[in-house]
Formats: sequence, C-alpha cells, structure tokens
Amino acid sequence: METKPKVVTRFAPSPTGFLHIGGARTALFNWLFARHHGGEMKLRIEDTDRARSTDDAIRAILDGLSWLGIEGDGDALYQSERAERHREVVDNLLDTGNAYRCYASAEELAQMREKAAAEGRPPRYDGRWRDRDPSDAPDGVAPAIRLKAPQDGETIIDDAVQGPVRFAHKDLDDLIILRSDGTPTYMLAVVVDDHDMGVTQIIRGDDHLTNAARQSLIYAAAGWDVPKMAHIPLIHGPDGAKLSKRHGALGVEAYRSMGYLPEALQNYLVRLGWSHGDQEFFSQEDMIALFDLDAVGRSPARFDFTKLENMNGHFMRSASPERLLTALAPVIAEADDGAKIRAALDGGAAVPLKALMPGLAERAKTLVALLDSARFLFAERPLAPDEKAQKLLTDDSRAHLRGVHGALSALDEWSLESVEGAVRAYADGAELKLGKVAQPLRAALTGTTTSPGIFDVLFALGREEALARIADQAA
RNA sequence: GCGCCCUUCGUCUAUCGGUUAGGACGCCAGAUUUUCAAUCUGGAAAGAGGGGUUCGAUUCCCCUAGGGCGUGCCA
Repeated sequence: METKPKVVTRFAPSPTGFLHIGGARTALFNWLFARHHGGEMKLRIEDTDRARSTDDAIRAILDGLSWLGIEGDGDALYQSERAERHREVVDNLLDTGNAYRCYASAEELAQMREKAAAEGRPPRYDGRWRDRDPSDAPDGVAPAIRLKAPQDGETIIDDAVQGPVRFAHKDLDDLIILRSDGTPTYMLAVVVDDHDMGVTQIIRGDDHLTNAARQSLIYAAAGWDVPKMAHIPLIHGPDGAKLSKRHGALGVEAYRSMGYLPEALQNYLVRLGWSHGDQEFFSQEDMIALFDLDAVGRSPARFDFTKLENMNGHFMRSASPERLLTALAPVIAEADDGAKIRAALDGGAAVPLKALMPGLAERAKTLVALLDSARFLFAERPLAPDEKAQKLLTDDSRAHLRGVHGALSALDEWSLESVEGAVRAYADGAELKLGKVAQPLRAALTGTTTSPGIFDVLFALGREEALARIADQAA
C-alpha cells in the first residue's frame, strides 16, 4: 500500500512588527489546511534580519495567533539559529558547481542597474563572476555567494491556487544566497528550512509568487523535491490599493482592542478569498472540515470593516453571557474607567451584567459598544441623565415615575414577570401607552434614551438600586 | 521599463458552456415595537472594453484598459 506523506504546512512570519491582518489570514489558511488533512502546521520565526527583529514582535505574533485560536505544532523554529546549516548547504552548492563566489562591489552592482535602466533592460546581475577563474579574485574582498542559475529554459510553478505559472530563466538572474559577511539570505534560508522541516505544502501571500521560481531553482540545485505551492491573493484596502493602517492593516491585538471576537475575525478572514457555496458562517469545526485550496479564489479582496462588524454582531448574539464576559476582559482592562468597572464586577456587578448580556449583545456590534451601553450599570447614584434623557423627565413623567415607584415597591417578589406586570398594570390603570411610562423609566434607570428592554433593566438592577434610581429622578 | 498575477452588484462571493446570473454585507421600503437594536418581508444593484472559438459564452482563447505584486548582499 502506498503511504501518503503527512501534510506539513508552515507559517513563517518575520518578527519586525505585529501579526498583521494579512499574516493572520495566511496563518489561518495554513492551519486549516493542515488540520483538514490531518497534518501539522509548524511555526518558523524568520529573524535573519537581526537589526529589525525584536522579542516584542515575536511575542506579539505568538499572542495574536493564540488569541485567534490558531496554534503551531511543536516548537517554533528560529531561523537565526540555523545559520550554520545554511552555510553548510551553500558549501555543498559551491562544491557541486551550483554556486560561485562573486566579488562585485556595491558600486559595480549599482552601475549595472543604472546601465540597464538607461538601456531599457531589466536590472539584472550580468554574471561577471559566473565563469571567472578563482585566481582572479581580488585581495581582501569577501565574496558573496551566488547561485549558478540556469540561463535557458523555464521553470513552471504548478500553483494550487494560481495554476501553472511559467518563468523564463532568462528573466531570473544569479541570486545571492550567502552575503559577503557570511550570513544566509532569505531566499536560501527559506528553501533550506522548508526542506529540513519537511514542509509538503507552502501556503503564503501572492507577493511571493515570483520568489517561488527563484526558490525552485535552489531546490533543483540542491537536488531536493520542491514542496507544493499555493499563493493566496493579498488583502487590499477599500480603495483597492495596499492595505493601510487606517483601513485595517493593524495587528490582530488592535482588533481585540476594538472589541471584535476572535471567532468573528476568523470567520471574516476565511471568507476573504475562500468560499463554500453560499455559506457565510462557519464554526471552527466547519472550517476545518470544509477548507481546501481548490475553493480559494485568485483575485485580491478588499478589507471591509462594515461586514466584519456585522459578522461580529452575529457572533456576539449567539455567544453565551459567560463567553462575552470573558471576551470583555481585555476591553475593560483597556478602558479609561476599566479599574472602576473591574472592581464593580468583582464586587458583584457581574451578576446583573450577565443577566443583561443578551439584551446588550443584541444592540452592539463590538464589545467596546457593548461595554458603553452597559456603563449605566456601574454608574453611581444619583445618575446624571444625558440631554435627551433629561427632556424625557418632565413634570408629567415624574408623576408617573412616582406612580410606578409605588407599584414596584408593593411587589412581594422581584422577578422579570413581576416587574413587567407591575409596570404594565400601572400604565393600563393610568390609561397610558406603555411608552409613556417606559421612556421616563429608562431615563431614570439608565440616564439615557436607549437601552435593552426596560423590564430587563429593572430586573437586572435589582429592587433596591432600581427603586432608588427612580426615586432620585422622581423628586 | 521588464516579468508575473488579477478583473461578476459599492464590498465579500456562487456559477465548474445553456440560470429570470444566486447568497451575504451595506442601502431603500414595509411589518413588528417600551427606546435603540434584533428579527421578518419586499426592492434597487453586476459579468471592464473589443475580438475570436462554439448551435450557444460570465464561463475557453487573444488583444486593450485598469489594478496588484515582484524586479535588494530586506524578509
């Protein structure tokens, strides 16, 4: 029986910043593909550019992934720790005649490019050291090592998303694989690491498609099999151009701060470029069961905050109060009055908050908005009604507040049913539409003109607090 | 400049040669209603342009236009 090799994907961010939205989607696709096929996704930190790589960035990326519910299998590999192996591969390439030392200076290279530009040719290395005798090497100059790439023919990348893509070798020059200071270049390191890690399927952004051809040349020179490739379309801004910060090119932690649920962001992201018929919502299990590369589209998608918000609202509405409370924690922690709210919650306010959660979630698109509309719960008496609420508190309505206060005080039991019964009975008795009573009540109870259902609010606040708030404004 | 990729409602997308071109977000109207939402019903809204191939093109091919990516001793 033929043994099917285990699927291995990888996510390989360079830690020069946060885990941005595009990277998050790439990680998600890699992870889903691996899970779908019962394989694993490995993590590799591409920190060969030591000057720009930071530990903070590494942590931010790892935190971002775990917040999103994505995790790598096994320990992350740090590319910087593998320089020795990279050099070993370069040495082999040198020995087999697949690479050579190039002594061209930065100035020479610059001239080469200028000349090419002036003559309207693509800027490429002219191969001046390709076949030169090693004895020509100038003294005291450390060479860079270049790949001796084929000059005729073509390389075809059979991309799982883009289909077959051809690159003529004449358009590809002899790329540098080892810098003159002895450090490996990205192009070489990626190939060696993917090979050593046993990666079977590379899934990465479209911006690497041209690199794929160059990398496949390195694989060929080393005598290795080229993994399967899939280049997924990039995410663009609303204007179709590069995604800017203003338009969503933020770290995933920024989305957490803005009050998005990770499951909503995940769902939104997976639908950018991938689809399963008309289905819009997917649980993580659905995604794993249904995701595959053949349903990934080839055109770039624009990032749309409005749709993300709608999706987030959907997930908030179907989340349990407990789940929402948990997700709210970081939002509270980052709020100006966060400490106060935290203290109130720990002091018992979590109970009314949870009771009100469904009503709150129904009206909010983000956790930040949800927290805003829940703030009245933590307000100290007497409340200071906002302008619109103030207008509702006329002499007339104050009289009704006193009446409702009386009806509610008479209640033996404080339940959702009993408070509703009392308020409705009062309105009926006074021959008033419910709204005539409910709106002033809302103003007194919340200090605002919009809130969850008034009976829910009454009940959640509890007898003592509710009656006191009504009395405050009835006077 | 050169190379590569992309192009269905405003946006995300379905369609694997024959459909009244479907769904979702947003928008508009209505229903519901204690506010705001949520929910339900209905509506407007698309194959970039031009050539082919074919009995028949959104679908396959070519050209044009537009957009994106790449073109580093960055990753």
